[in-house]
Amino acid sequence: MYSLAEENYLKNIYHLEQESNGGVSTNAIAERMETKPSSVTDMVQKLAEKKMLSYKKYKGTTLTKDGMKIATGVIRKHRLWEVFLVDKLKFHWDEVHEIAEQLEHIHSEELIIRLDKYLGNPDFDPHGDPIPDKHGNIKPTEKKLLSELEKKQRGVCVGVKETGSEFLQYLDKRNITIGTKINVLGKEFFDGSMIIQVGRDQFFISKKTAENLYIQTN
Amino acid sequence: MYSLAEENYLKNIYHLEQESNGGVSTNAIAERMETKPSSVTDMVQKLAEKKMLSYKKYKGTTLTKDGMKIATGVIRKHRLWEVFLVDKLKFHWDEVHEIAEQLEHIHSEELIIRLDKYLGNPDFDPHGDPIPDKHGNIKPTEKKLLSELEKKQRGVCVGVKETGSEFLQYLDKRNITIGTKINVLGKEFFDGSMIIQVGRDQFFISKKTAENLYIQTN
DNA sequence: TCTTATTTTTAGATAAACCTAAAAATTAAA
DNA sequence: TTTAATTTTTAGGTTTATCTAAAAATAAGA
Repeated sequence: MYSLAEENYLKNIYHLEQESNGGVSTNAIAERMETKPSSVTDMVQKLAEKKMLSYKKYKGTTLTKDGMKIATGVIRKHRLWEVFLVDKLKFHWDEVHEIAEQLEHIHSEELIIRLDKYLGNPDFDPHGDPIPDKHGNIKPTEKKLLSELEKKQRGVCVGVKETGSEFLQYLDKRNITIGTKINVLGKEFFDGSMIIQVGRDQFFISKKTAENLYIQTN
Repeated sequence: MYSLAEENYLKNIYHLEQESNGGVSTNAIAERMETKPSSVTDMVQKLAEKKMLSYKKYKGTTLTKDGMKIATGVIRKHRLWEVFLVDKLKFHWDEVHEIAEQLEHIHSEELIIRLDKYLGNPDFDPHGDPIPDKHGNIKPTEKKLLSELEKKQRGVCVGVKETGSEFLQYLDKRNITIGTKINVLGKEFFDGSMIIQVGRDQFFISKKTAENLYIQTN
């Protein structure tokens, strides 16, 4: 059984690893977790002894398979609880993070199995982030541009081509901004229009719109 | 905001106070919490400084109003979560205690308001224990122990005193649960054992069992 | 009452997770 | 390539919540 602090380190190192494909630096961890580099060194050395990550002094760290398992387990719990809070308790999707941050550390296999089932085995959380399965597997995604994406692909909005306020206001109305995760649910061959998922909403966008959104898939 | 350890002390001191109407001794707390008396002294002195309880060396402790508020708040959360686990996630009533023991420490006013509403503002948890309202008030119930009933008296099982899963499973085997009607057919003066009727079945129960079942007679 | 037993508290240690300040290693710049 | 800047680690300290062992207070028994 891992402590709250250990679980948080593993979770955050996992996220950093995903973002920066490669080893994670001590300072990066410290900054993300709002703690001091010296504290990070302590914990990282402890987790290395427990074989949760591999670590060479001054060289950064990478999670091991075991560390990955814990990290994705915590993320799975976090995202399932977020679905519960939004779908069942009717929280707004921007109110749930802090509560899920606590709930993700509840220890009980059976609880998560039942919660998952109760929620209808959801694949995404209310922010559109994928929920890892019980083995820690997350559906892999690639790097492309929104208009270039096909049905069932997903990515993060990293910029816009057209910067006119009309277009930006249009995006705002649909809650699309930098960092927004977008899921392509359907794509029309005829005119290139799409049905996309943003958070928990689904709607239609034209080819023109899709051609003006830069998307990063990872 | 109170720490997990502080909340657990307040909760357990509250329960001990209810059971033994009066001040609670250091040893009693230590035994209930499976810790050492010296640890209890430390914590009790700390909580006394925070005005959560009143304490005189060698004289035991009593919760203050503030301490009571925290304690009943934790108990409220514990019992609401138990209702969630049984009613929504279909856990069996003997499996929920440990998980609720963790969930009771999640900090969020709004979460509990919504959870309470979602569950239909229940008054009792799956073991028949009353759920304190948001102000910490508990509806007084006129329940007695089955062992207090005499021959030919009858009533409805409204709760259990002992909540260990062994006891709950024993009750299950005999189809006794919250709401079950029980008829006392006979009572032995010698050892306090009883012959009771449950549905169409009649069987023998020991004094110990009878002392752990709450009955409402009307 | 006086001695013994029990309960409770104090004193001093430990482990986890953090901190500050200083030293060491690495990277960047002149 | 040598110096300067940055990053990372070490050393030593703090807080929370525990513990053991010993001392002090209270309760019980002769």
